[in-house]
Amino acid sequence: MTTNLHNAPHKKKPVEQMLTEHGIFVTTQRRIIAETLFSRNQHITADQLLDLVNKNGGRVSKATIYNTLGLFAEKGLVREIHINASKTFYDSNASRHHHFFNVDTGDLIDMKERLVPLFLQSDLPDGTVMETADVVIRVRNQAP
Amino acid sequence: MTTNLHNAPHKKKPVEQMLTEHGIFVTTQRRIIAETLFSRNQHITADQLLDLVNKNGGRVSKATIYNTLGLFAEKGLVREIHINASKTFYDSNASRHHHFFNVDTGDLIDMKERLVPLFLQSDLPDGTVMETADVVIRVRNQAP
DNA sequence: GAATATTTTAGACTTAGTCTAAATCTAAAA
DNA sequence: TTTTAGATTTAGACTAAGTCTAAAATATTC
Repeated sequence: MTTNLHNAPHKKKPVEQMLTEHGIFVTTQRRIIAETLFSRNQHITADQLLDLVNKNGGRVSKATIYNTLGLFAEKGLVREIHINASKTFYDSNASRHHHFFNVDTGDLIDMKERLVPLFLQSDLPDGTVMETADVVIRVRNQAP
Repeated sequence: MTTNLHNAPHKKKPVEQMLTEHGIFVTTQRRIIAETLFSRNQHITADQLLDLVNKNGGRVSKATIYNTLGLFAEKGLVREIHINASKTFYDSNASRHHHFFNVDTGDLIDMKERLVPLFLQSDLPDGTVMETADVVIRVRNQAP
C-alpha cells in the first residue's frame, strides 16, 4: 500500500513544543514517536509506526504506540481514518481535509478542503455538536 | 448501542425478487438472511445478524453470514459503514444517504441526502471513477 | 529520601474477520 | 434417473489488530 500526499510537509516546529502546546507531557517515548510520525505528512498504521520507530533506534513497546496514538488523536494532533474494519490509519496531518481511497490500488489520497461539504449546526441531530467530519470517497481505476 | 433510523421502512418486495434482480442466486440461507436483514431499516453487525437469524429458527453458519454480507454489499444491496476499526456495520438501507455518529451515545443516525457533498468527476484523482461516497459526521452531546 | 502518581512494558488475552477442506446442494448433461 | 461439475455452506482452526494486566520504571511531591 502506498500513500500519496500532496500537501506541504509538516512545518518543523520542535515536537516538544508541539506536544506541550497540546497539553501533552513530554516523555522519551512520546518524543521519538512524535518525531517519527510528524517527520512528514503520512498515513500510517500503528504497526507500521512501531516498526519505523524501532528501526530509528527507538525502543518503544506496542502498548505505548497504541496509547500514544490514542492520546495524540484525543488531543487533536493526528486524525484517525477508518477505511475498512481491519486497520486504523493515523494521519499525521490533522488539518481539515478528507480522502480519496482507491480500492484498486489501496492508495489513500488527500482531498482538497474546498470539496468538503457544508454542514450547518441546524442540520445536526438535536442537542449535539459536530466533532469531526469524515469524508471518504472510494474510487476505482477507470476501465481502459 | 442503539440505532435511530428516520427513513421509511423497506418496501416489502419479496426478498427473492430483490436478490434475483441483483443477480444473486437464491439459496435457503440467503433467503433467511435477507428476510431478517431487510425486515426493517437497520444498522447491524455481522454477529448481531448471526444471532438474529438463528434466533428466528435459522441454522446459518458464521462463515455464511460473512460471505453473504460481502456478496450483498458487492451487489449493492447493503452498505458497509466503517465507524471505527473494531466493527463493520451493515446498513440495510442501501440508498444514498450518510450518517451522524454520536460518540457519547453510540447512536448511528441517518443523514438526509441533501447534506451530501457534491463531487465533480474532474475533482477525482486522474484515471479514477467514484464508487461510493462515505460521509460520517461525528457529533457529541451539547454541554448542558 | 520516602511516598505517590504517571508512564512504559512484555506478554497474555480478546475477538472480528478470514481461511480451509470437506460436505452438501443445484442444474444441467448424458 | 444418474452423473458430473460447479457453486454454496459448514465447523472449526487460524490470523492479527487492538486491549488488558500487573509489574517495573520514571517523575513529582512531601
